[in-house]
Order: sequence, then structure tokens, then C-alpha cells
Amino acid sequence: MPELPEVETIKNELSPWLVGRRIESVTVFWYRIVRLPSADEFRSRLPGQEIKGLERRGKYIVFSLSGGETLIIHLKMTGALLVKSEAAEPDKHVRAIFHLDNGNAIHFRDPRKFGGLWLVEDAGLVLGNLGPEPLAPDLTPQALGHRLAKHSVPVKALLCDQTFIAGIGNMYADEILYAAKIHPLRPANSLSPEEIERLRHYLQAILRTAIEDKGASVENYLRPDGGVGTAHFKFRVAHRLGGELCPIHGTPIERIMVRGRGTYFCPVCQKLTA
DNA sequence: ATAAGGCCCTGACCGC
DNA sequence: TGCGGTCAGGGCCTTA
Repeated sequence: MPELPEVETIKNELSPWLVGRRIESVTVFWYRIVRLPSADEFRSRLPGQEIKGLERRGKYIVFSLSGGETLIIHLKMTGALLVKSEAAEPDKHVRAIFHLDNGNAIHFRDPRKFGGLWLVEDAGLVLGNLGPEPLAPDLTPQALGHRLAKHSVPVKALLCDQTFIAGIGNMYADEILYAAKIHPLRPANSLSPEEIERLRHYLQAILRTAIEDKGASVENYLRPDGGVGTAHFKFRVAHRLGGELCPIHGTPIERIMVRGRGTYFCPVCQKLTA
């Protein structure tokens, strides 16, 4: 599922195809994929606008348009943005198509229909509540620790909370906590300074490595050219459904539920008690 | 502030 | 082969 490294990869690889292109028309097959405004308005306001640039904010892709509006896309669990020729037949999971002025088209494919499209004057309407970017240089251990201290919820839940920090989801939260040797159920405000330092270090290191590996191809994640990423080959606990063993201790990876999300960890590396 | 549950969805998987 | 049931989960919402 697309989290920060996957969305960053998609944004990077989509940019050369899109920046400077004009949207000629939009086809919407599943109207509810358009969150704002109405699907009809969405289709009528986009044509003629040039795509000036692509950015990523959290798990959102943000398109700045020549008309001053902002197109925002969230891929949720199973979304993908695929570069196709205009002649390409959309498969049954394609929910919308952006037709470009050079004979190419972008297919928004999303089997589970969780994804969303927004076209807004004020991007803050969609992005306003997001927390800081995990890779921002000013996310120091002190800054992170200060914010962690305000919450007693399980640290795993906080890492997945987009208003606390933007872009981390279920699988990278598990990988980060494993690498930092922190139990996912530890109350956020119980972490020691050393643990906060480790958390911040691996938080950035794991996301950066996953970006270098072009994301993790689990679920339906695909790059815009239809290719896969290789970040999941370095996963040590996430998505280890087959009774895998901790690579350090050889003990079985355990699975618990944290806030309703499946959570994988090593009970030896990651102790609940200090 | 926190917790728990539901909702949206469908493909994959399971047992029969 | 098919059928019905269960599950996963990001983000958001409601209720306690």
C-alpha cells in the first residue's frame, strides 16, 4: 500500500510525464472517487489547465495547476497512477483517466475504491491538518521528543497518526519500531532520550532507503510505468505472515492488534517493559 | 485526551 | 467448481 516512500516514488517518476502538459479532458468511471467538488465540476474545471509542478505532502500527491487551483490525489490502500497511451484500454479497476495534450493518459487505478481526488482553491482544506514531514531536517530528536511527551497512546498508533507525523503507515511503522527496538505498545510519553534518538534515526533511515528502492510492492502498488519497487525485500517484520523468524534472535515474529491494525514485532528485540 | 467501533470497498482466502 | 463468510486497512467519523 502506498506510504511515503511509494508516494514519493510515484511523484518523482510521474513528474517528467506531467509537468508542462495540459489536461485535455477527464473521464470518471466511479464518481465517488472525486471528493471535491462534484464529479461533474471536477470534469469541467480541469480541461485546459497546465500542470505546473508535482509535490508530495504526507501520502498525498499535490499538483499545482496553471489556473491557480490544486489537484490533490490520495491513493489510500490500493491506488496507482499509470502512464498509458491514449489508445490503451483501461482495465476494470481504473476509476478515472486524465487525458493529456500529447497523446498520453494517466489512469487512476484503484481496486478497492478507497482513493480520492480533490480539486480545490485552497490546498489547506485537504492538507491543513497534516503533521510535519518525517524527512524534514528540523525534525530533531528534541522536537520529536517534545511532541511524543504529550501523548500516552501506543507509539505505533502515534506514528500512523497523520496529524502527528505525515506519511508513515502501518508497514513502515512496524519496520521503524523494529529497527529502533521499541515495542509498538509502549506509551509514547514513556520513551527514554536514547529511544527517541533511535526512533528518529531509523524513522528517517528506513524511509530514505525505501525511497532509494522505489517503494515496496505489496498489495497493488505499482510505479507509473507499471514496474515494481524492491523495498519490501528489506522488510524484517512487516507483512511477515508466514511465521518468519527475527533475523537477530531467530524467535518467531509476533502479530498483535494495535488500534485495529495488524502489528508485527519481535518480542525479544522489542520489550514492553523498560 | 483517549478508546472503541463503524464505514467505505473488493480481492484473497478459507471451509465445506 | 462454487458458495458464503471473513479479513485487511487509511482516513475519517461517531459515541463513550
